[in-house]
Amino acid sequence: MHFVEQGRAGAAAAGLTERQGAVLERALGLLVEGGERALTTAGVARAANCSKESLYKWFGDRDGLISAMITYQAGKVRTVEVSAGALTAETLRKHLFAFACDLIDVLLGDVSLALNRLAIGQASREGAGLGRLLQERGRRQIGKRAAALLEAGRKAKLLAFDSADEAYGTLYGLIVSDMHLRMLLGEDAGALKKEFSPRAEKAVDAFLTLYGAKG
Amino acid sequence: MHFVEQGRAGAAAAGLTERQGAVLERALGLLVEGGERALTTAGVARAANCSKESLYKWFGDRDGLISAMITYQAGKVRTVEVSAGALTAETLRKHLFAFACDLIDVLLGDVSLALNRLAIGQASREGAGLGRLLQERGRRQIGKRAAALLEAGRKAKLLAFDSADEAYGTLYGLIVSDMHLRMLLGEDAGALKKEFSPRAEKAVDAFLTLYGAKG
DNA sequence: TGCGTACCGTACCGTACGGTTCGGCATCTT
DNA sequence: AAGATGCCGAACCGTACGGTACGGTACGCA
Repeated sequence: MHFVEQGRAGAAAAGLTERQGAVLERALGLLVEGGERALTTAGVARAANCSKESLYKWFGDRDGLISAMITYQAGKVRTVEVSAGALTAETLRKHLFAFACDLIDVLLGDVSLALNRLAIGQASREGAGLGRLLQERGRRQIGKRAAALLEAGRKAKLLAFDSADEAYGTLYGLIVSDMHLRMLLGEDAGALKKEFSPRAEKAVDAFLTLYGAKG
Repeated sequence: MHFVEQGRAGAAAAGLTERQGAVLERALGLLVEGGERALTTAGVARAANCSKESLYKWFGDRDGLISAMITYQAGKVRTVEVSAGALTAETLRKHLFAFACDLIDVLLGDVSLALNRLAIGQASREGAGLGRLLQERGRRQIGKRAAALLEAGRKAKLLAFDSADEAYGTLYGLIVSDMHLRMLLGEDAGALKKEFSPRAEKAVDAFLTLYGAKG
């Protein structure tokens, strides 16, 4: 597993009290459990044993609370550096496979799905504020890892591509296809996650067929 | 253009009055313009010059109205049969490219995005009812066209694959990547749609590299 | 002419939510 | 001891929404 949950580290990183982190944790739980409708200020206050007054003092308003939730959650996902050592065709394939599995784990996680649903629902009425925040915070980390991996592959003459972004887009599409959207629409996660391993292998194979350096 | 808008045909198909179709049209307009928040019963009634009483008589309740909107909108998208004539490598590529463009046109259309946002927002709190409906109605049509195209390609010995579903999943991922999600999150559609043509060509190239019959 | 039907516009009701205010309690500071 | 601070719990306010009820109107039909 290459993504590490760091407990309350997200709180400290964002300049939040331990208590505030705990409140955000409960709020995320509420959101996961009951969707946006369950994320009421009164509900969060009750679930976290704090007062609405404190919520408004700490986070400003409901949108501030949501933004804090996104930032807090994003702070919990960290990637480990890809070992910059010698990269063989075999280790590259392994790294790509691990990346695929971790990507799916993150995208299809309860909290990620709930936050994406929330941001998408908000996207229509109020600019792309939350959407951009989610995209930035969430994708930056994982995209950086992918970019590093691809770049390492190119340096080792195992991959050939002009644009790393384009290659990453292709890799992403091969791995995810429409799974993310289907999950967002409410499809049962269990079924798809179980049978994903072979799918991930096929995606990696396809990616290597497309971008593997001709030997 | 292979997807045809059929005006009010969707209404008749679903057993709806002309008037009811017009109401759904206004409701869709409201949804596109202002998101879920704008889709209030009073708002729809005002915009469509009808009474709330009629809305409830026709559609039961708000969810019924939304379901009717989805069904109505899905009824407007029709695919044309792929000409079953002789399929050459060149025409296959052309058909795939046209499919890619049409797929993007549909997925990134105003109404489609708005309905997907609505269904995703609803997905958390209330089963997957709307999500499944949207998936069934919207995807069935376009998936059927893709399946027919792929099958024709295999019959002409231009494509080689074991599972048509899997091949379609790959094609979908190559074409769409994460564009759909980014749009749902509120990214500006104009920019991505403009520069899509070369992307679509690359996706088709990649697909043919993966699934083109050897030789 | 009278009656039924379908519809509109508006008013209404209950509820729920975001946000504010206030009294009270515990802890800390001086 | 006395004030200040931070917080909780609850009450409160304005608003907005889903859903219902009612009066009024146009039209078809006997």
